[in-house]
Amino acid sequence: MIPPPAPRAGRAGSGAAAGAPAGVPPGGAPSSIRDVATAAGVSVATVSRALRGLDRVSADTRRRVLAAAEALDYVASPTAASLATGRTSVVGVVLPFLDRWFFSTVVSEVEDVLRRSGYQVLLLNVGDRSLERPMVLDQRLLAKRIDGVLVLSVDLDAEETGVLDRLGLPVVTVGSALPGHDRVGIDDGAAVETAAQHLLALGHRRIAHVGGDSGTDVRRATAVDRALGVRRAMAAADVALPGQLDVVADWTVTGGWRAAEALLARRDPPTAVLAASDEMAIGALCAARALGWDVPRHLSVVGVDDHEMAVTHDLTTVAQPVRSQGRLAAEMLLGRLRGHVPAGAREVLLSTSLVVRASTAPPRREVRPRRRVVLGRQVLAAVGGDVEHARGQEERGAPTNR
Amino acid sequence: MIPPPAPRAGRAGSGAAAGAPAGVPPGGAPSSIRDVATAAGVSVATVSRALRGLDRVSADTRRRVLAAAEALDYVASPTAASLATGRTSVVGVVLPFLDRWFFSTVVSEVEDVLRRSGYQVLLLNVGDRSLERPMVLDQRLLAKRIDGVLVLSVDLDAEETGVLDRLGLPVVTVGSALPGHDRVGIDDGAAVETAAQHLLALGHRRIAHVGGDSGTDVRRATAVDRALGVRRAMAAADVALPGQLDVVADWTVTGGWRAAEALLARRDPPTAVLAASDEMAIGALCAARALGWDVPRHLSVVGVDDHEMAVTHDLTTVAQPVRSQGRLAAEMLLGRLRGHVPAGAREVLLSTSLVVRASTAPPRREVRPRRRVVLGRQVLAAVGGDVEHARGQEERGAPTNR
DNA sequence: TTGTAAGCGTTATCAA
DNA sequence: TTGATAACGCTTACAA
Repeated sequence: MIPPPAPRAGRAGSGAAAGAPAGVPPGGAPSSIRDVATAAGVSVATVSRALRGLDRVSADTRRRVLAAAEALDYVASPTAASLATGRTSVVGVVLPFLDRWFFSTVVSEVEDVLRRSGYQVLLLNVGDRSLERPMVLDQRLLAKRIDGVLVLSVDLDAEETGVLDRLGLPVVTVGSALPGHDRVGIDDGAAVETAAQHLLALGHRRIAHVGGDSGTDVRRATAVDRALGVRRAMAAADVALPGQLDVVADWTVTGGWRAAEALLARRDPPTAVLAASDEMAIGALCAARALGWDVPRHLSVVGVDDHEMAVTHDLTTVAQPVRSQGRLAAEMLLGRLRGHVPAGAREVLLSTSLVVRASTAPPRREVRPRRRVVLGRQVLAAVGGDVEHARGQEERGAPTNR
Repeated sequence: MIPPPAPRAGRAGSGAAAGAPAGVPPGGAPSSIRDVATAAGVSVATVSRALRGLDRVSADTRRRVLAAAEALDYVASPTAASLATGRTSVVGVVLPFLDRWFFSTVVSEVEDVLRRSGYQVLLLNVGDRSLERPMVLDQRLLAKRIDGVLVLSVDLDAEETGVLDRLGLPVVTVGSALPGHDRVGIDDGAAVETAAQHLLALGHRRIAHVGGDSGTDVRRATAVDRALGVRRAMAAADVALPGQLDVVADWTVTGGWRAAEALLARRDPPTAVLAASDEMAIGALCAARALGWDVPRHLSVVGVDDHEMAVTHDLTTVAQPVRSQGRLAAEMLLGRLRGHVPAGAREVLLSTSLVVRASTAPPRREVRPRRRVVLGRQVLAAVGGDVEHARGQEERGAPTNR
């Protein structure tokens, strides 16, 4: 025990912390709670209480402390506070991409809500599954570093879920469901069903489906749910969805573009394309245009999301409340962090709505040559040729009027 | 599995930290460096050294320590480490929006680079200046919390700059310049000049300019530089840029849309629109389409950025290397953080390049009725009517072949 | 090569 | 209402 020697003489001794902060105009060296205590003529404990607005501090003392803190330009070290309390005021946000509209929008909203409540956001980009998955959800990177977790639309594997559970922190998900944790999302199946019903109502019977990849992608649940929705709607309408028209892409514009390219190049192309996301739908739109097809004259296209760029393509889509989901998820997490929440995982599904723009219209021709009414006549080839012809004709200009 | 009873018996004393981590399947209670030391039969100092790969540790000892740590599922508390070292392994990223393509893309890249080097990203969304600016750059929120700062395209005011300087941390900016700090960006003026020259080379003489708002927006410098670039190019070509054709929008699709709407509604509309960003250019494209104008037949549109959606609109633009800027900025910051950097602020300007797509073409008609060669004939009205007519005609179908 | 112990800056317990 | 003081968990001189 050698406490008495020097009050706090040689401070620069230990940590590299005491380097020599270059620009420190007003204050000088970053002052600690001790300096404030000395200046105010009280103990550090009192300073701590006064500064945090706890009671058991006389009005006069508090005033003095505040003045001293102000004068010294004192700011408490969040690190030290964290070490002492175990709380960090930081929320980790787990997501697969940051540069995709949905995610950046949700995070933007989340950040806003959390910031207003004094929390900061730590990005935990786990990337796409198709790539080597960096171990972002590593115990050692998160333990003691965050107070809560927000999982955005990423399906975690057993290992990652384990890490999360082991952390023992409140978790709220957006999109993907995580057993035992709060969740906010939309009914993906219903959303896509709406889109399909729209096409069916317009009279389309030869509909192609560009689903989201559920294999390597992180958004497996979303992909699966949306695919199921399409099948459900088609089945309900008693319209077949032939395997050749039921393809999968990687959720991107390029992916949708390529998928549609293949679809439209068929001898028996669809009259409509239902994409599981607007980005893919926009890709399909581009593919059609590149091939000289007019949308919606030759092809109807519908997507899901109401991406901010959907309107620029006059894309008909099923809108989901993106910002609201982020906001709600953040608020639910805040509730957990503050402790005043019922207990028991809650799930909130926000509703979606069809936004009809100009990318959909009734099918132009009776393009249901051999499907369904397959009563003996095997005219596949002939019809295929016919379609090709018609398209070629229109492609090179002079489309019929009206 | 309930490992060894409780090597950490009466520790739960102080902080609220020791709540009672709900789900802790494998490890039990979070073990500390002490447990590892005990288990390995060495001192905590040795454990610290061994675990951090420092030398002065015998191979054998290191092995034992690693084994013990592994067995105990030990993970060092970053908080405690920060308190001791003064470093946090966290970088703050200051930005105005997170839900705009440029920013989310840059952040995505930044996060990737930093994560691979063991740094985490803390979002510091300062929002748009036009709104009440939250004090995100508050001393007390940042002090001791981050090791470095990345400022993305936001012009800070004196107060904010002060906070940053007072922090005494390495700072690197993307876009906006901050005196005394490293910077990576593009030559905004040159980029726009390229776009303008492209239009001029095509023969356009009546060019409208939709600049970015430099008033309330955070990206003032970018707005100003780009506007200057346009003026420079026009002046060099000795082509006038009448005030009525030189407008400003808020960088968004909607903003560009509205601006173009007004421009095209004029009796003497431009033959081309040069927007300071692709988002605004896309908006202009939409405005034209909504009015029944064909691009590039009736109007050429060029933007700047090469937004990911530019290709879906076949937009001619001047591409800037967005990801590279993020990557480079992050790397420069890492260099500073590691200390091995020359000293003295560095500036790196990446080059931009014209990407010609299908939104630009030579002006269709001699649309320079009264501008420049104003030799007596005041045919404004007539020409205006002519244009209206031609447009209306083409609008309703039957475009000429080829 | 390893151990001892003094910080790092707060918070929180327990007396006073 | 205050003040000592023991944690918090780790790093790092300095000794051994």
